[in-house]
Amino acid sequence: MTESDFVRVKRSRVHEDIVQQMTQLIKDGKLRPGDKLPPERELAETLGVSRPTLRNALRVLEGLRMIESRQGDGTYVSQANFEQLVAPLAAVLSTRAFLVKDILELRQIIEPPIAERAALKARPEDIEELESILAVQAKKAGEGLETAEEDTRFHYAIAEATGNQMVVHLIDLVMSLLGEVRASWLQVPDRREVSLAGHRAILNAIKARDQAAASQTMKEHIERIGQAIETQL
Amino acid sequence: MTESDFVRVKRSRVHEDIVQQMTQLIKDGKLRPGDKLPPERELAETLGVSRPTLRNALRVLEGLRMIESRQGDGTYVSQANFEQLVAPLAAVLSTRAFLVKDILELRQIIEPPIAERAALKARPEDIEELESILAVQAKKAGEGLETAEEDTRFHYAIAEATGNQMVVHLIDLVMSLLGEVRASWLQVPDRREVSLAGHRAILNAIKARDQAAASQTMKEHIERIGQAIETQL
DNA sequence: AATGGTGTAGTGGTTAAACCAATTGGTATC
DNA sequence: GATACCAATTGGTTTAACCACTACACCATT
Repeated sequence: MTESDFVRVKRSRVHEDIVQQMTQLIKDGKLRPGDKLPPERELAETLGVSRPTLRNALRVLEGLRMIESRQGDGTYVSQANFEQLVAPLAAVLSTRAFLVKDILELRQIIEPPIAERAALKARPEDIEELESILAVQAKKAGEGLETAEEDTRFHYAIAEATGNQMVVHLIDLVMSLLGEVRASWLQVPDRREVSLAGHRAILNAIKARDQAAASQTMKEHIERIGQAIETQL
Repeated sequence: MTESDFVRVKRSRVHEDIVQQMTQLIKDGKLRPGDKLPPERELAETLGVSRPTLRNALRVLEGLRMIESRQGDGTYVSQANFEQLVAPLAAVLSTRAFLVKDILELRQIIEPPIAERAALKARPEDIEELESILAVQAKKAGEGLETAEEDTRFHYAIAEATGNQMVVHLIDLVMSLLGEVRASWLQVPDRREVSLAGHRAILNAIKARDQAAASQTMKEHIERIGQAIETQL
């Protein structure tokens, strides 16, 4: 027997045990989104712990959007959608400085095939949505207004055009990671025309159902923007 | 003035305000990973709130892995890595049933270009790592053992070969979303040979620095597995 | 010098009790 | 039926006390 046969003993905390228990109940389907939990006083008694200890556990679960407490009403298993579930992580990640270079490269890797899939799968209403966003973007750029919102919406709409919700959530997460870097880049007026031109080319390829062109135009667009952002840093 | 000019008033809770404040301090760099926070009793006094209320806020932050409390020592700003930051989300998502179809499609979209990038960027040690994993996988498959771990490591190692940390984290997240579905698929013995053969073809393409072949072999591999998993559901 | 034992101070973890704030449901009134 | 009021219930916060653990300092033994 060697020293490495011994493992550090992990102390459990009461409120963490409660979190575990609740998570498992939800995972097992015994508690479902929308279900109301017993009142805190009752649940604390059932669990054999003090109410503040239970509340510590509930705060953890609430921070993770797994439950929702309403004063005067009760505590419910959350019906949060994916976006709401991801929001805490996005907030946490925004406190960290990640390599912008890596994020930009990730975009270069994933957005061309996403555009390609959009060219394959877009429905007429998806195309209309893209055209509508582009029109607003053009109008605002023409008036010297800020277009970061349209830029985001355009990429988001391409993801939507794939008809795949996970792709949409992924783009959402990537965009939030880049956060303010893109926004500040778009503040410079002549760059808005670059963004607009890139978007136009992408949209034309998608409209034409030309998968290779969609991939290529998106690739060029992301590279152009990526280079400019890196120069700016 | 119309009714729509009025906006619902959002009540703030004290402990949520504290979470906001702490998050902002971390985001602004005024609190850095590894920094020690003042003792709870002192901090509660400074903030002008009760200690249980502060503790509620700290539980939220701890649940999000932003801080770490050590009994008898103190509370620190967390030095958690990306994987640890993502873990709570992965746990939450595991309580939800997401469309396996969408996740598999997402893999079909992103893993071929990732393999392509790996063929471009892999260093000798990356190739060695892939070969090593494949050898272990082959050995275990040959002995009728379970190979889910090697399967995961192989895809992870391809992401590593891109040299892009965000790509690695993304693959990590996607794999955890698929969780047990892949594992159960690999339990069936003859499927291990399919997985092994697919991995071999991908590795050969990467070794040959053949980007197109890497993309193509990965595409076929993911499609083959995806179809089988969907059939199983 | 290295190891083991003890004590103290400080810090987080839990409990108990009280009070405050918000929501919901029931009842009375018009 | 619509509105107002009230009581009960529920979550939110505060105060106080005690428990459990850690870090550190000091001393004794080998």
